[in-house]
Amino acid sequence: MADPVKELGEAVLAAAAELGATPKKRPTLERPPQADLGDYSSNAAMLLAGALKSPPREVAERLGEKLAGALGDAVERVEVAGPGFLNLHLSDRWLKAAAAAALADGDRFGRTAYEVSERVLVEFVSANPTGPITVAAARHAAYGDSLCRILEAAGDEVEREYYVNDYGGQVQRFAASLRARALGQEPPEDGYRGDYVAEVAARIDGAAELDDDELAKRGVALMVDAVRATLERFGVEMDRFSSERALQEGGAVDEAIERLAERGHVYEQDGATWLRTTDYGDDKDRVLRRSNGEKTYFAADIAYHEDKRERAYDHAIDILGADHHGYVGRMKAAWEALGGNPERLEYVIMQLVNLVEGGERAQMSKREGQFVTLDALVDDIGVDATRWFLVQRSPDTALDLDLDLARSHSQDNPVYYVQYAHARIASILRRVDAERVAAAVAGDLAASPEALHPSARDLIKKLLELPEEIRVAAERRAPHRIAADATEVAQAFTAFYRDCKVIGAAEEGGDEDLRLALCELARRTLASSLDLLGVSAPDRM
RNA sequence: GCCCCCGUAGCUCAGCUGGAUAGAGCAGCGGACUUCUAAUCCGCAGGUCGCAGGUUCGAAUCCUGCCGGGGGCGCCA
Repeated sequence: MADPVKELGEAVLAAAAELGATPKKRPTLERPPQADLGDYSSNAAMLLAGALKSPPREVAERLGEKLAGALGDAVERVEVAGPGFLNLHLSDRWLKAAAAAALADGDRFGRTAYEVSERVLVEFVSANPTGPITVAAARHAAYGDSLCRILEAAGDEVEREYYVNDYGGQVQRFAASLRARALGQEPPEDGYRGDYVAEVAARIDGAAELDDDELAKRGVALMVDAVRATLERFGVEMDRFSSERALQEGGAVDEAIERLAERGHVYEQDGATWLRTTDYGDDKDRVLRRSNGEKTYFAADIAYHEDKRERAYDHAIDILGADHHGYVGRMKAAWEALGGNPERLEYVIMQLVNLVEGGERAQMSKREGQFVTLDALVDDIGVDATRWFLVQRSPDTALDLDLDLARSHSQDNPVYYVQYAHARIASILRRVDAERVAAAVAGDLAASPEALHPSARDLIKKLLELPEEIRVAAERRAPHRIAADATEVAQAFTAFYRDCKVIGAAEEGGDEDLRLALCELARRTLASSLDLLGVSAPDRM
């Protein structure tokens, strides 16, 4: 896979090695803050200064000479600046060749650039099957699915999983509410009051006569179907729905408790069975089996994670809401108590989503039936805007989703800016024959006589960042970086579009083939980034 | 009281595993439509990076303390 920037970075490392020192950490190779400082800059000399016992600027001078010699005509000149930065001014030829290399990767440019492949399980959403998917869970869906797409792009083998809490108290209350609706009554005080309850009840034949367990199973099955449909409409396809009930009734939970007991982490107190999670850093011990004999949700989740562990993933990532963050300590403790490697179980804690309407926060309660569903939100502003909006911010940041704004100013959403850039490129490319574009893309770009306009140089450099952006987004579990990067790509293309005529480039001394090829590379990059976010890349708007 | 997240432009937020003069979108002001798509572009204005110390060649970024906001601390899930 092409990654010209990475190759350049390796050239810097090689030059450093020639000076007889290896930097303590990998030197940076990044775009300097100002264009006139060069195309790329590296802090390598500053990292080497200590080992070489020379001033950073002096090291930079020597490093620059080595590098210039190694890169030949790829480099125009090398300069030392500031505290010891090495600034590279590259030739047009290098940039054109780099673009050609990226184009040779087809639609896969930027993907699997770093071939460390791991098997990763991502568990997300996992909302209780007692009601529709709400906006809070929608953020999990948008984030989790984008993360999976990005991990896949970075070379990992990913499975998406939804844990269904189809057992226990809230499911019994759900069944009781279904029965009440089936009988034309109001749900019990502690039941579920949303309108959907009556609709679900109406779809279960003889609901009023079924026993509690059967009614719960049927109701949950219908809710899971609804959840699946909502997620699919949202572009999220789970590989597996895991059932808590199956674990409870299949004996897996008892087995897990037994295994913990064998390892000596369990004790009885006050009639309940406890796990000594404090041995693994939790702040208090936790109950596995209540004094009434019922096993806790925690006990079931231990069995579920034991199942995950046996499936031998390199990483199991759980995405939880901030309101569950207190759960992390005990789960990690249980994982370790059963011999799990703590580095393989990873938690992402998503901060909450607040809906704002009429300038006020809308309170959400599934129990009371007061909530905005994901379906309703998608009806309002569409899948693309919804996904973009929910994923464009760091999971660490609480999100205020202003419904009035989302409705009335949906045109201001940056997703349209990025999509528009894609549509605009598609429009340009439509004006010439497909064969012509294909030939331009496959052509020898490095041989193009065109002197690159600064906007074209900037565009190429921005496009070449994609492999690194994907790698970092994957590594830091940060899909929002892809959204930010896509916006920057769209901006870079728009500047190029403004300054460089593509069709009829010859009129201003340009090379139409080269510019068509750059358009295609920009289009692929935008389409790729949008795909990583689950957002469509339209050809027309 | 303890734990987690946040505090950066008027607003919403990037940047946070240390690098050069801290960025984007929106809002505001002033311009550009005989267009390869104006869902766009150009310019202007806008900052004690919550506060105070510390670490070092260098701190928005790392450490400590404090202040403010959100979330959590159950034999609920």
